Amino acid sequence: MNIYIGNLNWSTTEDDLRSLFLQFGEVSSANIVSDKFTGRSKGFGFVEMPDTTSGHNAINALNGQAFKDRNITVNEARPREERPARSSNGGGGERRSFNKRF
DNA sequence: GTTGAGCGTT
Repeated sequence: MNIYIGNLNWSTTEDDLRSLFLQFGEVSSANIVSDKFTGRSKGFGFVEMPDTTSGHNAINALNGQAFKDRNITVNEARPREERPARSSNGGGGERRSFNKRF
């Protein structure tokens, strides 16, 4: 299941989340979201757990708890499949050429 | 060495 972890400290890493959730069950993968443009971490991440029961258990246990001196928000992550994947429009891209003759 | 509402790419 997908779990959203917000209000994280900027020093928090994916390994920290994985270790934190490993205490409650198996962790398939952990990911920290950061700005692609600015490069600074947004301060929230996602954790994938194969077991939904352990996921809910971890959520109920870690939600609202203090992590790295910061209160974190743990909830089910929203489905990101609704968002269209950014496909490279390169190749055959319609290029609007400005008419040199005005 | 900066900052703080929220839901993410391969």
